[in-house]
Amino acid sequence: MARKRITPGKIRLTEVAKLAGVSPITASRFFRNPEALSIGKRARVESAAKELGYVPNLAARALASQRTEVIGVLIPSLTNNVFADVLRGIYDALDGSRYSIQLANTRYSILQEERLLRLFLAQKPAGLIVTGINQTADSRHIMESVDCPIVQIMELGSAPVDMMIGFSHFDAGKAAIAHLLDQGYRRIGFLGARMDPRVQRRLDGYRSAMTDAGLFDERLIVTTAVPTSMTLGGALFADLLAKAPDIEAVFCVNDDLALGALFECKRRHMVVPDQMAIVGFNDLEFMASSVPTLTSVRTNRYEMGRNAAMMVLETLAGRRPAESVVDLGFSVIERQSSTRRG
Amino acid sequence: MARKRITPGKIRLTEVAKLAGVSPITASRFFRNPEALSIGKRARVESAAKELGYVPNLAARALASQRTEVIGVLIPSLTNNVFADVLRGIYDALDGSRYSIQLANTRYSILQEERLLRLFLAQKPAGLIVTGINQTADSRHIMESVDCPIVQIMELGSAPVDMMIGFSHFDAGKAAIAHLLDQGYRRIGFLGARMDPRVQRRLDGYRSAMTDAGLFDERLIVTTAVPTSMTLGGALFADLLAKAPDIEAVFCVNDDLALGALFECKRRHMVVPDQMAIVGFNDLEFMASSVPTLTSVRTNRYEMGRNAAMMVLETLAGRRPAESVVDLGFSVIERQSSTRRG
DNA sequence: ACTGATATTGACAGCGCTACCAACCGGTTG
DNA sequence: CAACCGGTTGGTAGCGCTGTCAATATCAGT
Repeated sequence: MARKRITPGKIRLTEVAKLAGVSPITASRFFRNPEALSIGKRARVESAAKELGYVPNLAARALASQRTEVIGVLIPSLTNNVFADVLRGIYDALDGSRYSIQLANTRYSILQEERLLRLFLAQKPAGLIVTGINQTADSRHIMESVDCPIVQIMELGSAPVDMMIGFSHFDAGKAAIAHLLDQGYRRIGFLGARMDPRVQRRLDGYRSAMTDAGLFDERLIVTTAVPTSMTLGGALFADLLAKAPDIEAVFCVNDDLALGALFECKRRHMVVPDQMAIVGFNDLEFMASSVPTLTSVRTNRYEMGRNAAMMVLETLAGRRPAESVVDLGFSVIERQSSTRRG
Repeated sequence: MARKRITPGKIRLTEVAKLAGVSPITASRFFRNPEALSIGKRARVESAAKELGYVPNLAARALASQRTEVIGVLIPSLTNNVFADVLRGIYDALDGSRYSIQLANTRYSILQEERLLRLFLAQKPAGLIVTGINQTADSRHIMESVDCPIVQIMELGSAPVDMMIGFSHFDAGKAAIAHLLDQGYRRIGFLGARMDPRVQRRLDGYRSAMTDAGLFDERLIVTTAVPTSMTLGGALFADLLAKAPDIEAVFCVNDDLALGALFECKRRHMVVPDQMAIVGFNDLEFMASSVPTLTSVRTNRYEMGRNAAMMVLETLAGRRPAESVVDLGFSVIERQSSTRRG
């Protein structure tokens, strides 16, 4: 006959209950909902747990209760500073709560995203935070069928799976160009790398603003699927100058490209902003301390992560946020690199 | 009497086994060690699982087997590019394996680290990757008593808890100074931020090299506990100039500080390297594309993460790595910002 | 044919916790 | 005095899987 897999020294809930002189179920309740116990038992269980150094077994809890305290987070990149900030917000919001994070990297692939989504389901997550609004049809079905709060972050769209927090990349791109137009620049180039859906929408914003101003010219646009970097910013800027030597300004879809372009200007002894205006995107910390300082579109990445996590938390606590779609906006931070022409 | 918590439509291992015409335990084995089954049963279970869309319940598996397939990772910062690279290496190494990552942020606090370590234990992780060698005594006890592979990353020390991969920050700091001395610089300043144990050891390296050369001067050192940033680099550099106006070169403990110092030089119309040499640390991508390009100490962060994860994986597979302490080294990448004086 | 060794399969119980329901308690209420 | 109430506590079974061991099948060697 089968053996007893007895583990002699181990402290389980039963041991705590025994020491406290209550039933296991009462001890269990202490850890999940202390208010349900009378003051006396509460104290007894508490001290018993402390004395024994009890650590709850999460697997047993998950199995018995059919749910976990894990919030799945799907982001496209670990390298990108933008997501580092978002993540920091998420981690900060969850700090001290009983929820923990399961992070997965989609590498900008929606197929990979779908695969990871399925993987997450095996764990019955308490909540889900996913990046963007461009999921595969299957991913959408999966998310719609899962019974847990889901927040889509980074951008906005008309059909949230559940909740959503972000800003309009189209409007942000448009606003960057509006600023340059406002400063008197006319021949405004566009530099884009990686070209994920959000960058694409910034390009749409650029296109719209330039077309409205009657200034659109296909030759002003240089993009690549290659991941972004400062070095790439310099290279793309060089390409742009070759295609359109008469450009007066350049809008870069992120700050790395912008700083790369700035250095490329230096290399060519072009003075910024006199001979070339530069606008970046995200407003990373270094934009304020370069020489000259660089104009950028500030996005609220930390807040986005933080709020997304809080929305999940609130929903789990039964207090569903009033607004299921939150627009965090953006702002064009005007600096030396794009001051008025002439 | 108590109810049956029957879940009608759900597919469990039992359902798969039934459809495949085998016992549940055989089906179970298929998912853990397919080679143990005969070819015929293997195919039958496989198709049955696919047909039913079976997804294993990880909580049940963890409870029954008393272990999980989670590797805990403790890092001090989510913002720091250095750890983003390390993480990418870890995630890449684990990609495709059955292990997943549980990430936690110690925020450079060893007390927080200890707390998180205890938290991890509740999950019975399959492995652990922790940053650095400065843990609390309790943390060390905990790690020593846990029965799973542990890798300490980022630096080297004489008493690994289990395995270790990193490089000598002392030697790296010393090498950076040796390079500057070699180029003819004598009054070499030191800029440090955050001052975590690894940065401290780079400072020790600096101190040692300068003392050996008979050039040590306390006034050449400027440090702060504030987290690093480019803006801070400029500020610290300004402080250093105020304390020691005659400095010829500056060693920055990371690249952000170095770039900030470079911009501060620009602001003051000091020519780099003619009037001021700059050396950074980590060799982030942008160091090669700034103007002038910046000398830095290259560290193999991605490889560190990747190898650390692989060491855990190998140990779990029963193939313990021959070397339990791996020195990944570093190299001084000489660029324009520190070319020969005069 | 028999032995021993190896490969393959199955029975059973139990991992540690919680859902569900029942029971109990002192105090009201009709 | 029975019925009722909200607050608190406990009994029982079961969440879905795997460790352990036993049983059976297969095969080579003698």
